[in-house]
Amino acid sequence: MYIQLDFESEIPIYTQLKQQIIAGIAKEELRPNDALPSVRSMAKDIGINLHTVNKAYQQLKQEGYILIHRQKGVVIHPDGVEPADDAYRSTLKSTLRPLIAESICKNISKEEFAGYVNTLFAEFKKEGNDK
Amino acid sequence: MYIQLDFESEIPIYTQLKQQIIAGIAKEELRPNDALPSVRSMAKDIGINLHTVNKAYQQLKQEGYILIHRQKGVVIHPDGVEPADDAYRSTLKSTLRPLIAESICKNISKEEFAGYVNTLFAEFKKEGNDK
Amino acid sequence: MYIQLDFESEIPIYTQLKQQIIAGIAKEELRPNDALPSVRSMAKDIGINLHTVNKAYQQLKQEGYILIHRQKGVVIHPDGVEPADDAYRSTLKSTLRPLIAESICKNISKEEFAGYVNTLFAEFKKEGNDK
Amino acid sequence: MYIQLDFESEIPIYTQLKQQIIAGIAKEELRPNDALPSVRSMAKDIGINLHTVNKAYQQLKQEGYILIHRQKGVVIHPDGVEPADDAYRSTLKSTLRPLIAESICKNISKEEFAGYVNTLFAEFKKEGNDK
DNA sequence: GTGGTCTAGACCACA
DNA sequence: GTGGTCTAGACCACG
Repeated sequence: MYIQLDFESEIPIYTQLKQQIIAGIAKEELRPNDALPSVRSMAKDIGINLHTVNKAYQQLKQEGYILIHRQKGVVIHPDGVEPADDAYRSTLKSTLRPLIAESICKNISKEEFAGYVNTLFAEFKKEGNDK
Repeated sequence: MYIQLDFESEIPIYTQLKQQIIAGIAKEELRPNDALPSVRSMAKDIGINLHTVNKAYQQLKQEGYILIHRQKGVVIHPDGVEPADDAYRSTLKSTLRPLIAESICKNISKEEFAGYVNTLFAEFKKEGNDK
Repeated sequence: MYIQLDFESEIPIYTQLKQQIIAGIAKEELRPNDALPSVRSMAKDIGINLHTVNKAYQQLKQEGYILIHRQKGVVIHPDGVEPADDAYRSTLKSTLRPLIAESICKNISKEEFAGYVNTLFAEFKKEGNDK
Repeated sequence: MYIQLDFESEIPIYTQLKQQIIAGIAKEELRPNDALPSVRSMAKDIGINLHTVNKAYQQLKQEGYILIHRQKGVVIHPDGVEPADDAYRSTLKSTLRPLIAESICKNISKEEFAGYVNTLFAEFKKEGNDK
């Protein structure tokens, strides 16, 4: 699992880390019960503070992506992630709305936008059939 | 133009204000050359700090949504918004990517996701039935 | 609102702080929309680090006790706390179980135990009718 | 005596083990002079570290639940457990207090809470119908 | 070795 | 002024 961080980005590092791990799960590069590096080694690997890694891990745990196991350390949640509920769907739409408003203003058609969605879904799914 | 702010949201108020104005433009409730309230009156209307409105306006100006005239006040950009360039398309995809990764993990299908995109595009288009 | 911490206790400081605030809400000393001190001033008041206060506040926010408002600062959740769901009831029973097992071993009768529950409920309710 | 551990719990394993043994005593599944597996075999049986079992046993001994003989091995205390003293009653109330505060906030009535206490007492008593 | 807690000091974004 | 982020170093509980 390679982690790519952009330290110049306005997106907090711990959020970037979270997103990369979630992306890894979506791509099935990370599967249920797979181990994740300890906070210390992950922090050392990517050259950030251990508290920053810990914050990412805590949020992932809280959102049901990972489990912090007393013996096995940190692992991808064995039961998979909870399917989306209505609350999530509603926040998803709220997040999407301003993106779409902006796109409309900038003359991006519904078809073009849908194309990107397609491409991105494919990006996650294509790698998920081996390893 | 009604502005709806959520002061408990984690999204900064100036960003919410920006998004609402952009949404207004997308819906064509706000059309080229339409006047926007002055920084001062907008701040007073919605009960927020002057600086907050100013920050939103400055960014909208910078992104080509509005013009700020010393005399005529603030108006929606008469020439419309610049169409998206490659840089914008690329940041759009970068924004969409983690959203889609999360959705995949939470068992939201491409079709469901595309459905939301459709609905949201329709939401903006239905009220602006001509031009 | 007086905060009493025991720095010798094995219970983490941020947990003690959380419990005291929850107790304040239970006693209705703290009511919906009441303001809580900022992390900095609370930290200074009780002589602990601001990050420790922050951790308590974050958890209280996450559990729906408080709201972190962009303008008003930190306030008790205006809608009150979410009523218990099944998950909470089940963890409550799991917490109670070992307490009761221990009590049985130590010859504390059901009646005595129930007496303490009664006393404690009264302790919270008695102060809640004025102020 | 079956031991059920949750390695994903935030409750330390040695504490869980202690609680299960205490629960066994409360249910009278474990009676005075009953033998407990040695540290070594208990550790092997439930697949945990030797030190963890040892820590649980030491605390149980210290609290008067068991005796550890060099030769006879580990047995449930022949004289039964010391009845609660004032110190214990006071810590019991301190433990109960935040639980009750939380319950009040979450709209759990005194009656409902007392119901759980009743149920749990019954849970322990029903299986130990004599002595 | 692990994660959890606490402290401390710094910078930044927000209002 | 506020809270949010990040870093750093320390100690402890756990297994």
